[in-house]
Amino acid sequence: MPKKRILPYVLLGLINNKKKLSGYQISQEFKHEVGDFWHASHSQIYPELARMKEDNWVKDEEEGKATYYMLTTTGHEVLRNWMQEPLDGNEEMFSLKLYFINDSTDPLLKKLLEQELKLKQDKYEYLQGRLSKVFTDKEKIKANFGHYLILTRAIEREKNHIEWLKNRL
Amino acid sequence: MPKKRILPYVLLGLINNKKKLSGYQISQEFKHEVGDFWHASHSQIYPELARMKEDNWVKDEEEGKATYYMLTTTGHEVLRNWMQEPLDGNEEMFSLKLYFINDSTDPLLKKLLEQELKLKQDKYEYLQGRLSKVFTDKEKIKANFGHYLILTRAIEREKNHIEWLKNRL
DNA sequence: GCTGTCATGTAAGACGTTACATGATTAC
DNA sequence: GTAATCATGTAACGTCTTACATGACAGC
Repeated sequence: MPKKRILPYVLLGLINNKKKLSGYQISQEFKHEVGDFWHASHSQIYPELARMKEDNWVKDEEEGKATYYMLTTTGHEVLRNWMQEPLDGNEEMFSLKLYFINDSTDPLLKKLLEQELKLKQDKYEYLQGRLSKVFTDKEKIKANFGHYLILTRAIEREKNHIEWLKNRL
Repeated sequence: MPKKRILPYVLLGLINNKKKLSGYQISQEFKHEVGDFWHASHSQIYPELARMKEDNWVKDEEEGKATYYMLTTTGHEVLRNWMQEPLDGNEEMFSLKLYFINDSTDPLLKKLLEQELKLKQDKYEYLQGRLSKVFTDKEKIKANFGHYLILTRAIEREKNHIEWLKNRL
């Protein structure tokens, strides 16, 4: 099976946030707003929008030289379904989906935070396990100092993230 | 110009750490040790090793059914040069390079930490700028709550990372 | 006139994943 | 004997980046 695509969902989410966007505006969004969490180049965006139009996820509207895209009813459904799919291991998925939640009372928000918390707690456990398994004595630390550093760093990062999540639940 | 490849350098680093590795062993490394910071499948590894042998970065040695690879003098030079190249924006580059530093007295260690600190401080500034630029009042926060959350989360993450880096310098 | 931005699109190539394929050895 | 692991390799396919390409319009 082919790897799961996310670009179309990202486009849906972006268009949905602004109600109406052109391909060019989307590529600008990636240079600013969303840019810190996801990226796509215009040569991906245009063909993708065309495909999405063919699949009836979006409808378009020409205004001067620009073509604006809006979600269809199907598009809204597809987006909502994707938003509700459980988070996988992909690190940026959490940020990305969060970006598409505008309303602080949206029940999806809590669900997302809980899912991420679970994922991160598991990862924390796993990393702790790795640490005590790989670095059993000071000799091992000395002989693989860089590895020791990133592993402990990764653990602290997860801890910090878990704390943050807990504070917003 | 083509996008900068890192796989060959990762392979150099891994082989260098263990002095001698087969393609299979490398693919196992990705499932365990390095796996948290980088990944490659065996179908990338084998052809890459062949290319590296052609370029004289590694030499091989057959033992039974397995082919073991070791760095050549050129390979050591290439690896060292790559390790000394300044860190770019790529997030995992820091972890990866750190993984290849075994000795805590290696001067590269301090250099790496300093480079990463600089990068993260810049990013911190940038994100703070974004925050005060995008979320000027409570209305904006309310209307884009998810975006607000990840932005503040990203800022806290950088802060935490910066602290960690400072504590090791 | 030239530069920059708006706006869209295609083509070539690199990169990475999954699946296909094979054969030897080890463990139950 | 059959399943798992060791060990290597190729093929097909999809994705993403870079580069190529075009045209309009705004500002200096």
